[in-house]
Amino acid sequence: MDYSIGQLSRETGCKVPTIRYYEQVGLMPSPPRTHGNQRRYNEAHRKRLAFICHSRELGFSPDAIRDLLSLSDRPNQSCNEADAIARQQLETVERRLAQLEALKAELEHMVHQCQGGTIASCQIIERLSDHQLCLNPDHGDGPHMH
Amino acid sequence: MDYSIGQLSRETGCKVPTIRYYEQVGLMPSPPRTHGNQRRYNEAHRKRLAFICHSRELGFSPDAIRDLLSLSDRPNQSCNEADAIARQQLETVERRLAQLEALKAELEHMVHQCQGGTIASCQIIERLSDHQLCLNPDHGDGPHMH
DNA sequence: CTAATATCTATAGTGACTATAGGTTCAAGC
DNA sequence: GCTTGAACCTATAGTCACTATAGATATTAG
Repeated sequence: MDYSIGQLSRETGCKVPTIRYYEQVGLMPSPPRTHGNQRRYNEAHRKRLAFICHSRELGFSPDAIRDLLSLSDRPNQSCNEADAIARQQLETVERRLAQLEALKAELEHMVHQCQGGTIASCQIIERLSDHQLCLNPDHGDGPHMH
Repeated sequence: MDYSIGQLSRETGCKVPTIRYYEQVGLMPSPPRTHGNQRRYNEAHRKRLAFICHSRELGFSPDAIRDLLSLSDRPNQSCNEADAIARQQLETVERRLAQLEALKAELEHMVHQCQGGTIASCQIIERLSDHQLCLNPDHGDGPHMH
């Protein structure tokens, strides 16, 4: 029913000191303790931590993750703010998806070519360096800059 | 034709000290200098830097980026190694895509729900915390663990 | 030629972990 | 109930990838 910090670490793949760090910076709540002062976690903690770890691996900053978590921390409430957060994060996610799709296509192309034994010409940088797919919205003049 | 480091920074959105840092750690080559010792970059530099910045924003580590860059640094060569790198990176990219798609679906669901004025119940963590979509391949027992 | 702006190197600081040291608690086996 | 080794605790220091600052030099618009 309950997890020690080490069990939680094994469940999530998140290292023990990192779990304590997330508690320190407020991404994870302070869990209850045994009378000997050791942390005890439950299923909700496990899911929250897994979500944090996955989001970090996807490149979201702790602040962005805080925003995403705040969406689930406020059920049954008025949600103008939540809507704004969701929309903004959705835009970010969509830009990342576009970039990753392009990268995937290029890698597939290379794997395909490599079956012949040599790389005729690798266009990976050329195809992925343009601002059309830039993640930074301040920076995109749309598809036809330069 | 040529860019100063500041112009390159404006073109790519990458900060000036970061460009120098990438040179220091070997992600960017040492460019030619003016007789007054200032760096001058060209189009190839610009594209390479844009690629690095985009990849970083997508959450790739500098080492993974080094691998990706090495694919384009060795045209017309035998490519067993390049193929292995491309395949491995392709797997990573595909896992990230799956996670991002799930996150996108959840955010869209929330934006949709929010039009009604309240969040009935946010399932964002529940839906994105399972290991089915875990980025770490060492950690996935497939769809039915726990 | 001058003055404002940009660049140079070197160094220090920040954010997000990650590792270490020295001590305490837990739990399995006797 | 007692022992004992693994796991846990806090505090602190170190690493990685930037990011900012200081003081000196270079470039360039006027």
